[in-house]
Amino acid sequence: MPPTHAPAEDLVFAALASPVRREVLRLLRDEGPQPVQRLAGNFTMARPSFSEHLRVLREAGLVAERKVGRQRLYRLEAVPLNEVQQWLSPFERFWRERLAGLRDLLDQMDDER
Amino acid sequence: MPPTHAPAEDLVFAALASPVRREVLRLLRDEGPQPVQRLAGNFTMARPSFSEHLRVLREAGLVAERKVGRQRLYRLEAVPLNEVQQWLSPFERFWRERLAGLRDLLDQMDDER
DNA sequence: ATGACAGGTAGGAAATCTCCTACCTATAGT
DNA sequence: ACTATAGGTAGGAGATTTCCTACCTGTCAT
Repeated sequence: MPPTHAPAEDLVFAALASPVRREVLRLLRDEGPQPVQRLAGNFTMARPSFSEHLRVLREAGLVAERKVGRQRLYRLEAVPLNEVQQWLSPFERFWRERLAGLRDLLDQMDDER
Repeated sequence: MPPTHAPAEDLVFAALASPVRREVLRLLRDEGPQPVQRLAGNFTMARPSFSEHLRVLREAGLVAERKVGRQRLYRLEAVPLNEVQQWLSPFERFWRERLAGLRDLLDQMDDER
């Protein structure tokens, strides 16, 4: 492990490792801020289990909560996803080259048909 | 969980959850294909532990191996990272808005100084 | 005040992850 | 053939994750 250790980055990547948590982020993105109850309706697990997922997202800085009456409105905090993008971008040219190569190959097969 | 379940995506995100594995991908990107020994030199863990990380990366399709004599050359397979990018991109406008807002605020404070 | 509701924490079981040591297999060099 | 090297698998310990049930806290409605 190199000396440049980024704990915030670790938390974000770890949070994204769960399909449940990725889906929560998508829901908040597409449907806007919502109380826990409505979010949880999309999943079959027990409430405390879902609370745990929200805690992981909160600690990664990916969601924020606001108390409204007896509800808690969760909203997306997308800024930490910027770090993921930053990590990803130096790889981009590698997969583009590969996908371009694949496309060329398919075109070639097309020509030979 | 929605019916659209992507097991390949799960494997990729899970593989990226470890800082060790992210560093391996970076090394393969920056230094090109290398045998296990040279890769492992960057980490302090025992060899079998490192082999395990390579297995996770292989099963996610993020690296490929080629036998050369008694060595195994590992190389980056960046295409699955495209899926991560695809997942990420609908969030991009959200963090850009936030970062732009933050920048404006800082400019404003600058003006008032 | 009292009952109902939203959503959290506590504690624990089971599964998974991450690391280890010991050992196996395949190739290379003598 | 024999020894050394590269790198894997086997099996297991300990930590972490993910889920559960039971319970607590704060807010709203009557």
